[in-house]
Amino acid sequence: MDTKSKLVKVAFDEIYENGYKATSIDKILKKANMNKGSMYHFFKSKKELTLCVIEIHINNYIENKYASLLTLDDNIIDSLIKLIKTKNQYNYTYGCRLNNLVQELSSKDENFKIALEKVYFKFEEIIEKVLQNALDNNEILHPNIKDLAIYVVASIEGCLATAKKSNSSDIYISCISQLEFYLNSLKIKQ
Amino acid sequence: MDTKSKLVKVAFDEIYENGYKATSIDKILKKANMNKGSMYHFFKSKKELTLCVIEIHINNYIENKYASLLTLDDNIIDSLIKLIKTKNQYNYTYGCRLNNLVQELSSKDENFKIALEKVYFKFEEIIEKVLQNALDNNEILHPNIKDLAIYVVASIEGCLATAKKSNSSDIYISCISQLEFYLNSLKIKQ
DNA sequence: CTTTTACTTGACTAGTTAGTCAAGTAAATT
DNA sequence: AATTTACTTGACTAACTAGTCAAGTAAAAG
Repeated sequence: MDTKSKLVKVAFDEIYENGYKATSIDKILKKANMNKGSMYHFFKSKKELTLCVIEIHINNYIENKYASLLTLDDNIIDSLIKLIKTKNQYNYTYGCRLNNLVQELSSKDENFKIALEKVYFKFEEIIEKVLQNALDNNEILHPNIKDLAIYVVASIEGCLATAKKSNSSDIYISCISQLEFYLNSLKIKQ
Repeated sequence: MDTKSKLVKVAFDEIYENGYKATSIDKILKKANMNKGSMYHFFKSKKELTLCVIEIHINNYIENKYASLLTLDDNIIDSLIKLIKTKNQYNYTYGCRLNNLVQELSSKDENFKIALEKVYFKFEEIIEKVLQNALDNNEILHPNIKDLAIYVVASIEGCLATAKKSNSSDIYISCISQLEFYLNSLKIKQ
């Protein structure tokens, strides 16, 4: 991995674990075995570095994780459930990489807000398309797929937050199972 | 209000708005019109002050807000929905006072984790009792009231997070309306 | 071979941070 | 009246913070 990518990766790791404010540039540089000047050659500030972290390690992560659902043409709801119910796919100690930063930064800085909202919207958009495909495939019935998608994403975030408060994958699974129960109740009986 | 209570209130306001790490004692003291020594007379550290903030302005807040639902003996689900759907009851810029601190501190400090988990459990416990009352009153049908309660709380947290990312009360309302739609679907048709 | 470009080195600055401490005040207790 | 207790004052420290900068290196371009 080239120097810049390594810096961004280490920055992501530290920010994901500790939050933006609690992560110092000195700590990142020590862990990345790098000097101040190198970092300030690539990025003009901690904020610019973090915006790059959001683009590469949050935006791309969400896309890679959920976009696979868009290619399905059958058993779409079951596949969605299976994906979000997979145990140990997330770090239940550190929580959701997207929501962590939203909670810390959205209300404090407009550039962060815009960048994070973009990722969130992409997440919701993917889930909306998936649910629309499921509706078109006569798997489920629901009057407002867009709002349902927003709610599904909110539920996933809520389940992750609930798991993080207790540092427990079991709590995540039992909480997300209730979302599963709800989605199953939307299924058209055949 | 006495000096100590004022200090704790100002500390809550600042921490709720900015987070724990980003809130400096100097700022709190300036806003509270108080000196360092006074604060360190009442609290031995920033952490102890914050634990007191959690007890008084988060734990008591949740109790005061939701415990009223425990006295109802009819239309329980509708009352719950009405309570969580009330617009402008929350600050949608700053989000949930409980979840903000959970996300920032639970994984970083055991004492914070225990204190915040306690509040979360109380919240879930109240909602569980409310849902159990609704079940006993033949309002709804559900196989696992405890897990449903955990999920309802997670959904509320998720809806607040979703609203915070866009700083929008409208998004909160449309997101929480989906939880309403779900709870209504659990109702027994009469 | 020379120059330019891309990147690295690490000492430095100015500001902020939580926490300490010794001296003070003022009210309650003896 | 004397003493104790509860609280206040604010200067001080040591560690840490993001960011600057001038001097260096090394590879590519001319």
